Amino acid sequence: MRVATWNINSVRLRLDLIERLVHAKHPDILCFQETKVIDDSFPRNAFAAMGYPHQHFNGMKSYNGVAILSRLPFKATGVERWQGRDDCRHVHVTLEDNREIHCLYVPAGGDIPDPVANPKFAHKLGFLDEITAWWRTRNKDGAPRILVGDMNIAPLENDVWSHKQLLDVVSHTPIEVEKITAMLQAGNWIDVARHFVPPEEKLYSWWSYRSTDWNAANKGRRLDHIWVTPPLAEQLQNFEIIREARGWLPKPSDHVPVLVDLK
DNA sequence: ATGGTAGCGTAGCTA
Repeated sequence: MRVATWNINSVRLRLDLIERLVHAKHPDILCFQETKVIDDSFPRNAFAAMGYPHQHFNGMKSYNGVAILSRLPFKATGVERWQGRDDCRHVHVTLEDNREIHCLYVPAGGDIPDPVANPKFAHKLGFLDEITAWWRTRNKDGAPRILVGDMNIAPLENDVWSHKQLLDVVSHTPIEVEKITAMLQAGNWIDVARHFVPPEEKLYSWWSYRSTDWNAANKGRRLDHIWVTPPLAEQLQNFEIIREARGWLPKPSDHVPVLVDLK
């Protein structure tokens, strides 16, 4: 079973790039963040035509939005809300074999890494605290669970192009690293990327639009993650970051697809 | 220290 996650930055604008991913990699399950579309306007027919008839999404106008599109049927679906908001940042499904798939979009947190001066950063930290407590309880059940999405945090030194230069940059500050590490540990999660790739090796899944030559500069960050619970460890077969998708024309997302293969 | 680009929706917010 191949699961792909991609911050698509408008699902309607990039249906052609999604089709390109589907033809190249044939994922069984597609998880998207920043779909930027209300549910009534979600391109459900386009995904059915691509071979994904089983769909679960939660979106709003202009911002956020998450979706799971699947070749495999669901026996249950859910939507979670955090920090008392209807922000459309978390949907999940249960497959018939009981594996659960969660698609998550953590708040970006704005530009200033100070929760007092910047309410968006405070929201990000509160969001992480709340969902960490939830996983601490929920993952005690020993269920086979997959969590994918844009966590908007690059935790390790080699998850960014320059650890020193990004210490004060939202996405790599010590407080964010501390909180995403707490979330990982509270749920007893396995970081699939680092299960396959040693921490000494640079890994990125996002390159800013605000750069003249993303490929040459290569100032990336690993913001997009795939985590699994211990029962799925023995099923892990392959992990891949589709770096070349950052150059897919005419309009690439600033994030690239990340995928995992499970037995 | 600054400003650089993109999407939505048609101004300004969010990333």
